[in-house]
Amino acid sequence: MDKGDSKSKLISTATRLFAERGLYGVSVRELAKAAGVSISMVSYYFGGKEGLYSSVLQEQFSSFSHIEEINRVETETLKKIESYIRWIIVRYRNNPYLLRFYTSELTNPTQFFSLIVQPAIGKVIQVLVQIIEEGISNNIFRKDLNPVDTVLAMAGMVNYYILSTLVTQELINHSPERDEVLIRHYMDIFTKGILR
Amino acid sequence: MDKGDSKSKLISTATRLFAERGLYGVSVRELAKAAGVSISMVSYYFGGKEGLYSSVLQEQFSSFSHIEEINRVETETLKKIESYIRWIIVRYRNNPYLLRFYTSELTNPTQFFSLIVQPAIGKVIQVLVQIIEEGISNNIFRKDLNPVDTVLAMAGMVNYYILSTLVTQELINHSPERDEVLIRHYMDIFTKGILR
DNA sequence: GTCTATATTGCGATAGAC
DNA sequence: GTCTATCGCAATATAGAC
Repeated sequence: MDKGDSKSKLISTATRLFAERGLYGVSVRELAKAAGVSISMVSYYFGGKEGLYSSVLQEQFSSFSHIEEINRVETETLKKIESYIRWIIVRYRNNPYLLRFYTSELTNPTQFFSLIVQPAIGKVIQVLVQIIEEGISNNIFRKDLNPVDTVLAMAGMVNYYILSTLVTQELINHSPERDEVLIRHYMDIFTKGILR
Repeated sequence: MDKGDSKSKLISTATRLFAERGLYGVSVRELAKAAGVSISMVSYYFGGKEGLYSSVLQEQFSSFSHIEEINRVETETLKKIESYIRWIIVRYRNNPYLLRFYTSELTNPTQFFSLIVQPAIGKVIQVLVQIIEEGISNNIFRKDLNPVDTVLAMAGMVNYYILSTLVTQELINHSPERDEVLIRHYMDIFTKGILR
């Protein structure tokens, strides 16, 4: 085995296991075994189980800074929103474990919440609020909108779609082929509402 | 201590602790100590830690059947939707632990998911889909709506509002006094969209 | 850098007294 | 119905060989 290979093998294995059963649901023994390395490597590289969890969390939430890229490259307000929705869906497609860390930290925060999770999510919300405010200023959106409520409504729609997967598998096609239809659909509901 | 008192004391203590740290994050020892009863009471009443967790879960999700009451007492489609939104918010206000079990089971299902959680949430979604379909039939809603997507958009808005509490505390007033404003706001966004 | 072996602590469950 | 005491096992962490 190459030098340092144990470290990355531990991170990728830990990502899956922590996502599936949480920080307390996995033992260091099981983790090391699943990664095919010695149990002592966890302390050696990460200082213990919590250090490994912290590294996993850091990696998971590093992708959140992409919201600034979206805000920069798109010029139209509605395009920014569409880009955001697409990004969230693609993000969860590329990383099936992220939502588990996301909800787990929001409802059962660990000691790493305020240092890693809160800033990452906070940044996304802050930029989205800015986008909505810009839309209101430019007379694209209604003047009576509360920007934060509006952002949470939008983020909620798309995050909950993924969250609900387990209970809606029989009702709806959750495959990526339907993603563009879904995005159009959500853009429609969010901008025009459901009334005839 | 009265007869049977240990049982209910264990349930209420376990609800808080399981919500805060999950099934694996709490030991039976700690649980019994926090409840002020003997450790052996857990096996005596619930057959073990998992049995206690199962009882807690059952109690948490029993409230979900209320959706049928809403569907029965309200006659107008839009009133049904407003009632649903109000119910969800009040439900989380009355029970701050529910959302933790909800998201935890949806992202890290335990063995009790399919027996307790899936049927409870599934029922709510099923009734909501029915309500949206009814609105489409009655020409209140647009014909091109996908009912399931629409339900998830609505449920997502309101569930995510609560989920986001920890990261939006500084941005928005999360107190119950604002609930009715929030409900009106969400009804507005959901029915009419955000466009001017 | 990686291993095995082990020290120490805490786990869930239960037997048996009251 | 509730308790204390204890069994057997698994947990994390680390010492020390290579």
